[in-house]
Amino acid sequence: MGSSRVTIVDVAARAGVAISSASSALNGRPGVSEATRQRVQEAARELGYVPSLRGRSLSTQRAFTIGLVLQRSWDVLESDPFFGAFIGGIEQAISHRGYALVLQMGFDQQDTENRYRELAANRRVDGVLLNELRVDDPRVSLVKELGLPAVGISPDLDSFPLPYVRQSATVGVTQLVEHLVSLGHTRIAHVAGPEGYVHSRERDRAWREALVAAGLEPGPRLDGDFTYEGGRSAADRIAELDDKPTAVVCVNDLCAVGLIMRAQELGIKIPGDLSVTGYDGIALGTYVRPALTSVQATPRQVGSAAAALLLDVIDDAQARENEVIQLPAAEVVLRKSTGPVPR
Amino acid sequence: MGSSRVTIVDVAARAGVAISSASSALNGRPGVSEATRQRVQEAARELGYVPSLRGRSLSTQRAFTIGLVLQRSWDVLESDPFFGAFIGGIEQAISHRGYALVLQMGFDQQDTENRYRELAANRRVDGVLLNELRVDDPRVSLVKELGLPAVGISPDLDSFPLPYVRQSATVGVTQLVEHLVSLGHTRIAHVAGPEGYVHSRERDRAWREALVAAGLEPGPRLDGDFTYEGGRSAADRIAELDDKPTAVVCVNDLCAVGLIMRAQELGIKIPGDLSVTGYDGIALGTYVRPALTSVQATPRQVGSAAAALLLDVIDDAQARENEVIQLPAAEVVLRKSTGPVPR
DNA sequence: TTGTCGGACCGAAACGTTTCGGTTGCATAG
DNA sequence: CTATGCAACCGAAACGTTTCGGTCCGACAA
Repeated sequence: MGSSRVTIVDVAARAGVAISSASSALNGRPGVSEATRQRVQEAARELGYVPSLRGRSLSTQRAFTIGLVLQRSWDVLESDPFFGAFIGGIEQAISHRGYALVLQMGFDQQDTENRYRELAANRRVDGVLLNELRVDDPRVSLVKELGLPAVGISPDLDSFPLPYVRQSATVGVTQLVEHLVSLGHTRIAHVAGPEGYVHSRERDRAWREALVAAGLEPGPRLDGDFTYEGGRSAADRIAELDDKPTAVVCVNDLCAVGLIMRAQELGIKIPGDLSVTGYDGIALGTYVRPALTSVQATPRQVGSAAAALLLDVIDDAQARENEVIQLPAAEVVLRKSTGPVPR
Repeated sequence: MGSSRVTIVDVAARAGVAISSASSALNGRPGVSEATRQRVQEAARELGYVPSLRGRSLSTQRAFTIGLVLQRSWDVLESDPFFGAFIGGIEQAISHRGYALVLQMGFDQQDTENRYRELAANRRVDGVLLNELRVDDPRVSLVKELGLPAVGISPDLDSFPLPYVRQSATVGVTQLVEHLVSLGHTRIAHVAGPEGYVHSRERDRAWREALVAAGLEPGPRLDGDFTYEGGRSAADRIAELDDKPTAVVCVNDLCAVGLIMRAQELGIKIPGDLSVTGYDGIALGTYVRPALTSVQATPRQVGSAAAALLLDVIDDAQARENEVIQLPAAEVVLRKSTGPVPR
């Protein structure tokens, strides 16, 4: 039946060579004449031979698999569009190299750690991706302790102790602020993300520094999160402010959309009374009215680059020890949720 | 170092028994005295022994892995909340049985088929889940041809030739229609999903039959899809209808939200002029105003049940050949987007 | 002619389990 | 006291690769 029980032994027999020669021939290794190489490959094709991952795995000490543990509750994953594209990018990078993705979900921090431990202990994966990094993320020392190859996704600048891929949010957020400043805004608020996350902090910092650079005082900074509901809540708090901002930079699109919706309910005109920006560039941002001015991140490219780097690290950890990939920064995409300062 | 090079040979040596005895002892098989079992387990614990998945895999002919290929473009996955919870459910069901999930994305139908073939050919997975089933889905005969254990997710009724898990949409959609009828609506439209999908068809059929059962003529049926944009487009088409419906049943929440947004832009009051319902019960439905009346599906439970069934099928394909798991039907959740028929 | 070199090829070990058949030794039945 | 049976235990094969060391043989140099 379609199911292939044919092994390299069969191929070798058919080609009339030793198993070792068949192996060399098929893997393009030297030590076989061109003639026999042809003959072996022919035999393999005729028999429909596909190398057994299990045999290779045991022999080469590789799982041909990389791991990704999502340390988020599944209901957060519901609303965050990052992952689909991110995973698609990973796939694209690894599948043609014979690798596959093992995806796990960590319920909480402890659970997540345990999953990394287990992945390492039974050697199910050859390496892991660390995304959604926290400040001083414990996973970093964990993978070091476990001797598990790993690459980080957009870590805190400079001193990150693992190879990593980075897409700057600073550039985009800075452009956003500059755009608002050029529209005459002087009081520009920020709805920030949860404290512990590296990407919350980067966006917060970029917002603050861009304002300082423009000679403006960083306007009110509101605690928030990455959710729609967080945006709604922020709108309520802004509405109660004495000295209201005329623009608000939200930590992500979902939050911005929530803020817009609630603001409109409160009778605040967007962008007439208040300009709003997001971050991520998710589809939803183009659906709402006014369409959301945002920063277009490219999670697909991030996933692809990170996975490719991880495979390189697995191949030669030493050589890639401090490798860093800087992706083109996410760029601003101007839409309709920002406008001139009201007067 | 944390990295365990310790094998069952070491454990056996330490316990002073043969490898085979150590294996039996650790796996709870008979043939070892209680005393030596203790001794072996003690030794294993002291050495921090973790069985090598690779060795087991080769020996038992199992990968300890199941596969899921998402046959959707990554941008669709962006907006559809089903997957996060679904995958979470799978994880929950398999991780404690020592299994892991291999996730792949199929770019198009052909690509998807190739991925199943490859998964089967190199035996990377022990079985696969078939979700997002199409009418006459080619994957069904494919897995049969490949001899790959598989279970279907909510297939077309009755005659599905593989074990499957099913959560009825019929009950929920019927309740939705009955609810609308009880509010006095007599002209109830449906924005349907893409033709080829089994779940589109089931919802369409349920809507139609519920109306017939209520003695009403099935109102206009509009082609649509599962997207926000599709909902907006449907709103435009409804607005142009001569004989406008007073209620519309959308194929899913995202579509319904799009419809509501666009309808409101057109000056149509929801639910004053038009009642709208969705399907899925995603978080977004509770964010919009009016909050969306919908049907609360439980993708997490679906994933969990399907994965558990697949593991059973892998263990004993014969015994489970025609096994079916019916989950409790998704139930209506009434919110604010439906109201009495306008008069 | 003989010795050396290197390319082509082969056999066997190694990876880490599980499993199967066989051996031991003790208890019990005859 | 011997035969039988059974529990406990062991050795070795098997899973399917890759890799390492070695053999063979022809070509070339001395």
